Amino acid sequence: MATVTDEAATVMAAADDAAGNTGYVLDDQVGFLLRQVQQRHVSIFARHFGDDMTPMQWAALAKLAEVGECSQNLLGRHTAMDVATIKGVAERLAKRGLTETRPDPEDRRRLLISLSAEGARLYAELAPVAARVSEETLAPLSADERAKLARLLTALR
Amino acid sequence: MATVTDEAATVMAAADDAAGNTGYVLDDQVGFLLRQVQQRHVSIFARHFGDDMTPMQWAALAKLAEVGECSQNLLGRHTAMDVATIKGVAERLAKRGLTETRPDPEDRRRLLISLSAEGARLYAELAPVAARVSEETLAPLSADERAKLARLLTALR
DNA sequence: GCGACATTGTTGGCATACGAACGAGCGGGG
DNA sequence: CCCCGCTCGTTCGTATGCCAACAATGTCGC
Repeated sequence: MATVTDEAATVMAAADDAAGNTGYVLDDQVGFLLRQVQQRHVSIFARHFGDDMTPMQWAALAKLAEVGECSQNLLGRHTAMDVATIKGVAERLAKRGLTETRPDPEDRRRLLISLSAEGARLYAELAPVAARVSEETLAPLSADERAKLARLLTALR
Repeated sequence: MATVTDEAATVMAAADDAAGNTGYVLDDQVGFLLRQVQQRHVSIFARHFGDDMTPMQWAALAKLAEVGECSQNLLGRHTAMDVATIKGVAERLAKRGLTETRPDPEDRRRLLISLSAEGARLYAELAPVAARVSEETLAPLSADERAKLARLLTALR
């Protein structure tokens, strides 16, 4: 006997056959949904932060505040950025005077990055704003649903 | 009396105070989680599709197969792409001979886009691959969890 | 202490992403 | 019929995002 899931799949396949399709509906794909949720989140972020701070720059700033001075490479891993991506982000933060860099005396390959006084000040000022961005992104969900979503996304990370 | 959620927040706040932080933990933010899940999904996509087909190009191709000929602007809205983004994607698909374009006789502002025979063939060939990409992305979740995730993401779209 | 291997940072290239500004075309109200 | 507002497509500029190749450095085994 077919399970409920199988039955649903069968009904869907029948509808697709009628339409001459392949059974693949873009709007139902997890990747397409993820991209749209991401878009909405980035848009909310931009509305609160303005053009001077991007999600990537904020991630690097927040992580630096969390872990303190660390190498560019490690900061990239902490923030899930490619080496080429963290390079550009670090560059733009340094140009704005939010971070300071120095060579690692222990390992001449490494570039140590840390928050400047201005970077630390800005982080403290913007952390509550970032919290509101997350809150607004999750606004359509109840507390239970938010916890569930966090659990599911963490499992797919 | 405090709820469980309140207690958890209190514990977290205490830990933050000890560390001199703001109570904002990057790794817990929905935007950061979303980006990482997206990264994993794109990586799975690239492994199955190779370098010749990107998620954006596939989205446009799949949507064209679904709705048939439509204007570039409408295709962009169907696939949640900015006008400047769909322009580049459409350009690369056309260059590879997967789509055909013609001016709209009804409205000389519009550029109508449709699948070429080769585009339709490629779509039929790759649709099962795309389904496997979604399947592999969701592999860590049970059927129940997948349905729950789809519902939550749709609510945040 | 030296040679194979790994790690770190840089660069170039390609493909998103999106805001803003622009020109051309459409449609409706006066 | 013509002006105004809107839509459609294009272009520019900036910021990701990632791969691949490269040079400099570190490390570990022998």
